[in-house]
Amino acid sequence: VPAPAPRAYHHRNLRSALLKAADHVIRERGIDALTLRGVGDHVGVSRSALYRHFKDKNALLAAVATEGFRAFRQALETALAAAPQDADPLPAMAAAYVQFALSNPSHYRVMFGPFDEKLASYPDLCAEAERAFGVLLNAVREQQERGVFRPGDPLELAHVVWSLVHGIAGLAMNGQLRLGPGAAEPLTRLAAQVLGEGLRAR
Amino acid sequence: VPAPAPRAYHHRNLRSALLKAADHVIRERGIDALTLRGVGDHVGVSRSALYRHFKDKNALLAAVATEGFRAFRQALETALAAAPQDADPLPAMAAAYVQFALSNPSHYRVMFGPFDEKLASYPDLCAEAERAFGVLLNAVREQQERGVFRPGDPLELAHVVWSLVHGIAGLAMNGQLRLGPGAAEPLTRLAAQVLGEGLRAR
DNA sequence: ACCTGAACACCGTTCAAGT
DNA sequence: ACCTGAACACCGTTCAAGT
Repeated sequence: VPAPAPRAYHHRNLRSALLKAADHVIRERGIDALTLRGVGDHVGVSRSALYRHFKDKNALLAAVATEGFRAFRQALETALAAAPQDADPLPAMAAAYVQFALSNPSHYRVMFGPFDEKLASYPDLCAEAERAFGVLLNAVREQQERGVFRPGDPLELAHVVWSLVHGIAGLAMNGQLRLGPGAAEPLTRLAAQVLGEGLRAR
Repeated sequence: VPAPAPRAYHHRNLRSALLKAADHVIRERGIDALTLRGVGDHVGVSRSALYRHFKDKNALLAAVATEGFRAFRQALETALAAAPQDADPLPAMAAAYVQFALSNPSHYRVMFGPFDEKLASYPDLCAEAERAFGVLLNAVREQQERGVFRPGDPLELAHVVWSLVHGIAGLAMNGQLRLGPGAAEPLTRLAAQVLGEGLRAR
């Protein structure tokens, strides 16, 4: 709760200022500390001003999650681009995936949190999540076309890959791995190696 | 919120009555609907009576999670026992794992929710979670001793297995798989098959 | 059109007081 | 020892009122 701010310097883009403030609070103090009052204070605006720009708190969270998926996709694309052209890019993407989750745990929770069926009511969020998953899906498809991965529905295989890294991220984030805090990286490496073997065409 | 109940029929075991009520509310109405007032009403007791038996709401949730891990372990043990002696038990255990999560989504969320480091402050919860994971760990170890799975640290391999099923459960629970609601079972089967290939000794 | 301020209906938690 | 009831400090959300 910082000082009240000069009041009324926000004219055109309160929405993006609120979104940015919410993003900051979530990153800095966690999802439980995200309060509409706090976000308002942070921008220097009343707590109910937010309702002019978002339907409710859930809509604000959905917007945060949408931005999260955008950054997430970029991280995956960067890892994919950095991998050698003729190598299996999955280990690098898996590492980037888990690293994103561990670097942005609160965002990751909002992105994959209990949005349940509500996800369908936020088309932007839905589309951005789909794009992020598409990076993984395309990588799997390409490895299939090269004859490296086994044939079969690429969507299903990509779901398997996704589940594995999502699971590692979840367990590591909650400290549920009975290993030191630095255990996620070698585990991710092993997991990618095991999965690569399992997916290999034979 | 049922009728106020006859009041004061609870003498010896208010703690277990509260726990049972919390379990019921979570299962029936979800984790967000779990309210200390609601639990108290359900048992016919004041909302602050709970503090005689639990330190706070988190302690109540920890107790629910502990019971959840007990049932979870039993489900895994049952699947293991039902599998043919000479076959890889992992597909059956994976199916049981995901099925438990999908049948008890709110419990699963409490069990693997954002307990973070707080998990360490609930030794019973910690121990029960360890026992559940132990079932998986033992199965992996046994497959290694039979020469079916590759050699290496069984703990690490078990973590890979756990991550995969945990990830499937998480994505399926949140409806994040772009497939119909019945997609979890075939996906789990495929995942177990792929993982079995990857873990096979060669 | 956009924001404020008070109000409402909820929370978890505490604590003096009862039995 | 165990529970109650009122109180406290928080929430998200609504809405008449201001500009």
